[in-house]
Amino acid sequence: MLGKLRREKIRQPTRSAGPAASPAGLHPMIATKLWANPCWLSFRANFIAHHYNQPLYEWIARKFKLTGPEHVVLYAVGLEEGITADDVSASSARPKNTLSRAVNSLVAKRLLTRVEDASDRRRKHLYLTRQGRRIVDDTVPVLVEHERTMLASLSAEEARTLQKLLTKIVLNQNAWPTRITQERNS
Amino acid sequence: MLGKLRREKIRQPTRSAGPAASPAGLHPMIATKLWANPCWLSFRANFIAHHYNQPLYEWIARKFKLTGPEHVVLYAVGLEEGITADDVSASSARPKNTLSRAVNSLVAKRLLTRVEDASDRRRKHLYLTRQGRRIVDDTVPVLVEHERTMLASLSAEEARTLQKLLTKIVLNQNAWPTRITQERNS
DNA sequence: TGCGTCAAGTTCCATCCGGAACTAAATCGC
DNA sequence: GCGATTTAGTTCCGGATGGAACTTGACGCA
Repeated sequence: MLGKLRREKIRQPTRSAGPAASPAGLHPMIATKLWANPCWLSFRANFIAHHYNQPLYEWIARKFKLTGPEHVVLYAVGLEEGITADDVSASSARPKNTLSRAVNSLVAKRLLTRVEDASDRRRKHLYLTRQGRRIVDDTVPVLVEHERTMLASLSAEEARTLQKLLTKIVLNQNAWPTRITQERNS
Repeated sequence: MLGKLRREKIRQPTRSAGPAASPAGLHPMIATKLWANPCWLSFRANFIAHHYNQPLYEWIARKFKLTGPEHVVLYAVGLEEGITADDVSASSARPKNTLSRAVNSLVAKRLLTRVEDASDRRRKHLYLTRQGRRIVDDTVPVLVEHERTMLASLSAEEARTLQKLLTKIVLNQNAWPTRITQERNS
């Protein structure tokens, strides 16, 4: 207990620019990253994304024996049949070799079929098999429910606002750098 | 070209619940994930987090020879000296063994020092060395600038609103499930 | 005081992951 | 039409990653 008390004492002075009082039960370091952190967006985005992904990927691995990238592909094809691996790559957080592996694995598991494009034989359109569709149908409600839980502290109005603002950010994507070039400046 | 035209034609009908017209140059699959996706939050959070992390981690690996977890630790200690590996773990997206490795590596590189807690000898407080501080000082402005770029499409007012809403979500953390238990229901 | 439980940090190991280089196919330029 | 360039997808490979089990130390309880 002494250790904890001591820690609180150490932490208290560094609080800054925060709310009147930080909520009880909040881990001090989370408070720091929320209110004494020059990168407020990246912390929040990463934190939320991680706490969304983590339980779901664990569950999907346990129940369906699918890896993260496999689920990413399955979900994307579930949203829109006939897309290609490249479409998944452009809209997701994985490099294309990882997705290629995932697609091959899903085809081997008979959850996906691959149809060569007639007019461009490099491209392969992806479609769910019946089993693939079943997994999508089984998982999506859980994903939605999980997301709903994470949004529970927001009103419907607030959620709409949030959605709109995040959309605005995403739509600006082509203004973002894909590579940072910074010569030594110190 | 034929292939692309054909693709557009296929895509068009699935657009739904979206804006009047989806912006030019927007990848169709991103449009789908934005506007025909039951998990609107998780897509946006993951997309933004990824496009924030990806260029920075590549840059940090290239320029400072640090892995992702190493930078996470360094950044956290930069925010608050004297924290422990557990504090980093609780506030970040990495499991504690990964962070343990990162801490050891940073100590070996003389970017961090580790001081055993007097009242609890399991805990080890982390402090930056001069070199560690220098890296933090070199990187933070770049991170901030990168974040600023990604937020460029929002007004100051909108950014404030976004920050407030995301904070509200994060503060609700202890209502989130850490594990999903779902018996087969189909 | 001594035992059972919990917590911080580490180690082990199989696996996954992603950068780089490659192949095959389409497209561009002339 | 024919070589140079770009693009979809794959392969290779080393190294990072994270779950599970372990060690050590603190704490609860009788």
